[in-house]
Amino acid sequence: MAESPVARTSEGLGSTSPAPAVTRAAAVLDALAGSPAGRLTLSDLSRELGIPKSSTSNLLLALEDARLITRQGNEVALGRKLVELGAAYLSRLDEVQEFYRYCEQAPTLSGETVRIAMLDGENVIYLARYEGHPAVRLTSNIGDKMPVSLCAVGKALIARLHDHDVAEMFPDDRQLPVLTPKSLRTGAELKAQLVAIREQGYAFEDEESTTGVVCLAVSVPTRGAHGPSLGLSVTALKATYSEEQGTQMVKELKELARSLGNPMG
Amino acid sequence: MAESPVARTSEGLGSTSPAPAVTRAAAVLDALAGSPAGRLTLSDLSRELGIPKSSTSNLLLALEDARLITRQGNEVALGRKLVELGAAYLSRLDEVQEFYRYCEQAPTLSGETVRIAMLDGENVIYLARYEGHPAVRLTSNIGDKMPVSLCAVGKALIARLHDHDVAEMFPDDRQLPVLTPKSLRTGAELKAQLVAIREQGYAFEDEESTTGVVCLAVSVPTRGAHGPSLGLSVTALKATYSEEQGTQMVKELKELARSLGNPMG
DNA sequence: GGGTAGTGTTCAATATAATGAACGCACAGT
DNA sequence: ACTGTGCGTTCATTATATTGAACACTACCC
Repeated sequence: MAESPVARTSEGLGSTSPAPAVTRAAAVLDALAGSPAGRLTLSDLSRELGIPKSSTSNLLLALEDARLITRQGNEVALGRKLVELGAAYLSRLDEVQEFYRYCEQAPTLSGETVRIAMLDGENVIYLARYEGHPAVRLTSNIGDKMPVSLCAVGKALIARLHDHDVAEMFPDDRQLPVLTPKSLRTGAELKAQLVAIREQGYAFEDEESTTGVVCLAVSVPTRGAHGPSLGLSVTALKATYSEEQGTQMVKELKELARSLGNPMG
Repeated sequence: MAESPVARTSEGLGSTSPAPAVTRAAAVLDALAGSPAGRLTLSDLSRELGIPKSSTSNLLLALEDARLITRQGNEVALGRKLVELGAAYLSRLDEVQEFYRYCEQAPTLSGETVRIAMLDGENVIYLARYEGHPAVRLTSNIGDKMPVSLCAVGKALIARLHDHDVAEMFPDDRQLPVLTPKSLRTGAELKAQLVAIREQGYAFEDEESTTGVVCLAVSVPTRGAHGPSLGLSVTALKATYSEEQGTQMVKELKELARSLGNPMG
């Protein structure tokens, strides 16, 4: 993971950056976010990222000064400023506000657990959660990531991509992450579902990420030029889920998606 | 806010940074987070931060590459990576998980709107929100900031600081931000309340940030060595609020605070 | 104890990122 | 059409951040 043998595919910085210090600082943040414990030492970072210790030290000083990281003894951890910045990003997404407002007044959805998520590469990031149904409490939190193949929103979102791009991301024989016995196993299985999703206009997840739980999801037509791809999902217990309830929820999800897609609401 | 008249108090970089590019990149993110529209042009940033355009251009390229910002035409906005990083920070705070678990099973709190916040300089940042009471929906979101003088959690948190530090942050004649007629006006008024808060062990906010709304809050004894200062608050409508209900909520808040303070809780 | 392996820090030399003036472009005004 | 003002980009130069080897420190182990 640290040393690439011969080729320099992605050794350190792939090519030269216009501001290497910034690129490396970002790599430090990523490394911290990716590390299981969330805490690494200067030496750890220096080793993993292939940055000399002295340079790493400088980076950390600057990052600490900006409160993007904190240090507790030898350990480095993400800083609270990141919460602010993440929140600043979300607060600018009008869609989130609209999402809450709609859920509250929707006949069926208002009693359910609804989420809005965005596509980020091969993952989905949850942006906000509406909980009208105290019985079902999700363990996932805002900002959490989930592979697209494992959730209804993920499938709904990649169904919007061009076949070409999907094929590139998910070759037929690609092994997918597995969480339950019903999780999709290969790129081929995933792609097979997309046709139906496009036709029906919504995606269904049958205990593929959590046993006992089903999900319905739709994607939101991209508003504006370059906004993120957004999706909406409802989560329900398989035990209490009924076809006709599903039909109604999909109807409301689609309505919300339509209204989020039209800038003038 | 942009131009300092004569003195160079905080002009550009106060002193030299060990990695100026990083410090400036952080300044760019701050500027974007602080800007009302959330979007600025390269020239705007260059002007506001006093960074040459060519350097700014380099910074933006690196930041964009790290997906810490996005560009839509000429406009620069915060990037989605920040949501991930903010979430990564929060996911490492065990206190947040514990907070949810406790709220769900607490006799009184489980039906109320409860929040956990952290002290960040002169502000409080909301980390998580439990909504047991669908009637009261807060407009504030996770990650939002609020001046300490305007909310019960803020007051509870600074009551834990040494008098010396409080006096430095809030001189008697310091004007405080005002949101309602009942908002505290001066540093002196704020400090006067701290004595009672320390004695009682909780803070009360009587329509000081929102008319019609009251808040109760306690601070959490700092767990571990260098963790953030955490606080808990319950929000209620003044119309339906009763003394005895308040007493019970404070009791539960204190219990939660105690358990959050004990690592083995 | 004295050795070893691990921290993070220091400092002078050099490779390199920051700079600002000039450039190309797009747009609005007259 | 022609200017003026705004944008972001380019490029050679210089100031500067990065570097690695040596250092100081702690903790552990035999």
